[in-house]
This record gives sequence, C-alpha cells and structure tokens, in this order.
Amino acid sequence: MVNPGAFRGARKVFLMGEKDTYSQAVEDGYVVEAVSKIQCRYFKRFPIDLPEEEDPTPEQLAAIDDDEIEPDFQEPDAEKMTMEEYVAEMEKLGSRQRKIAFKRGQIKRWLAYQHMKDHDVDSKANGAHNPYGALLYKLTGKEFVRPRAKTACNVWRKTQRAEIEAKVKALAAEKSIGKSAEQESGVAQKAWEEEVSNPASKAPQDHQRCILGLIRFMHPILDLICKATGWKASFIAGGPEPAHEGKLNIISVHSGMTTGNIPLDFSTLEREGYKKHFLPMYGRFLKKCYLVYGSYRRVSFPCAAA
DNA sequence: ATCCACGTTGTGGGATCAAT
DNA sequence: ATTGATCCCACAACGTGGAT
Repeated sequence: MVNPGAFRGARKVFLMGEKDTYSQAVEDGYVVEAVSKIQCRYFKRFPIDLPEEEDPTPEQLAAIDDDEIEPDFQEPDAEKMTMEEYVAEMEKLGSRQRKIAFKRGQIKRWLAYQHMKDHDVDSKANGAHNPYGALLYKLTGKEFVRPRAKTACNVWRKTQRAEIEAKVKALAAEKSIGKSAEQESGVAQKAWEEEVSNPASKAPQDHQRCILGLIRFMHPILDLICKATGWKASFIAGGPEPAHEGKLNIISVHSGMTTGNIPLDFSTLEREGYKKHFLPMYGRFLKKCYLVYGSYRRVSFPCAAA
C-alpha cells in the first residue's frame, strides 16, 4: 500500500464527489470561492470535533442540509468563570481554530493535487510562465489590473503615519542596506525586460510551445469578443508544426453557440461543409505560404522539437 | 536487508497583492 | 519604489509495497 492519504472512508468519498465542482471552478475561474464552499460542505458532514477515524452513518449524511445556517461558535464569557477557566477555554478555542485552519489547508491541497493529477496540468504553461504573457503585454500595451481591496492593516496605518515615519527613520539610520538583494532582483529584472522587448522567439521549441497553448490563449479572448460585441467569433490558424517534422496543421477555435435545446458552435453545426470545403480552402492557402521553401514538409523546421 | 517507485503531505521561501 | 501580509509552488520527506 502506498501512503493512504489524509482522507479516508466517507471523507474521501465526499471529496471525490467534489472533484467535478472543483474542475468546473478552475475552468471558469472561481477556484477560491469553490474551495470555500467545499470546505463548508465538508465541515457540515464531518465536524472538526468528530474523531478522524469515525464516519457518520449514511443516514446522517443523507440528512445534511447545506442551506441550513451554521450556529456561531460560543466565545467563552469571562464574567461567568474564573480567570484560569477562561484562559483554558480560550486556549481550547484557539486550538480548535488552528485545527480547522489546518484541515482547510489539507482540503485545498488535496483538491489542487487531484486536479493536477487528473488533468495533467503543466504548471509552467499557466500564470506568469504562460508563453503568451509577453505577447499579451505587447498587444494590450499595459496590464489590465482589477481594483484592489483594502486590508485592515493598511486602513489602520493611515492613522499612524507620523509615528511610523519617525520609527522607520530611526531604524534606517542604524542599519546599512545590503547590496545582494539589489543584485538578485537586477538579474530577474533584466530577464523580464528582455522577454518583453525582444521580438518573438524563432526557435522551433518556442513555436511548438505557443502552438500547444494557442487554444487556451485564444478561447477566453474570443469569449470576451462575443460578450463585448454580441457577435459570434471564430479563429483559424495554421502552419508547419515543429513536433511533426513541419507538417502543416490547422487549429480553429470557435466561440458562440446557436439557440435551442442543444447549442452548437460553428464547426459543429456545419461539420460537413466545414471539413469538406472550409478546411481544404485554408489548407490550400497555407501550402502556398510555405511552398516558398521548396517543400513545406521538410525545410521549414529542420531541427524538429522532440 | 536494501533500494526503488509511487502517491501523497507539509512547508520554506519566493511571488503577488494592495497600498502609499 | 517600497512595504508587510498573504498566497502559492516546488520540493523534500514520508509511508509502504515490490524488486533485487
């Protein structure tokens, strides 16, 4: 047996059942909210005070009402007990809260790990490492940042500016500032600047990386175009693929569906004609683009990526 | 006995956020 | 640019069955 994992029995069964909800949330971009919801549902079924090795009965689980309002956990009342009792109660409350926080972390990690395993996610292709990051930055000219919420600390320190300023000045006078951090960030900064300002890489590996990420990159943009214009949008792209000895390939992405019970996108609705006429038309065009090299099959990418 | 393969867990430290 | 708080990821460590 391998490591049995943090969740077993009914707990594991429950979490397994939440995997789809989680994947949907990843796709639609509301992971944080979904995880919180799953955590709530988990604690409804498996209260933090229920021993780990103990499962609720199926009847108990079936009786759970997720919409039922959670009662607040009672804070100990200092007036109704001795100091020692109060301290003990507060410690109990604290340890219970730590336990909850830890369990929430476990649930979050478990869901992330399972999702990664099921969907074969390449973390390097996401987020900051997205090969389209630099391109997107160039296309839009600037980042599109969402408005930021205020933290309690930031609100508080507005009222303390004078004191903070004075203390900081006193401290800064005592300590000399190290150079190593400066150097370290200088290197990263240079790499970033190069990535943003340099022309797109011509290396076959980089082309292949971008080809593989094309759908993931284009789909959200097409969806946004549909929303912004009220139109339907399709995207078509093609050319030699380094990973297939430079053979021509066509990728198309469609956004927007027909009305009706079973909504269909452009290529699905017009499947026959799309395959018979549309793709060959585009293929003929591509062949004329790459024939310049003599044979589009061989010459375009002599050092095909592995 | 010892090493290897593997699925999983926990965490240190870097990245990011939200503000000035 | 700079800050502290928070978030997140890569990776080390773990547990255990199977191979040698």
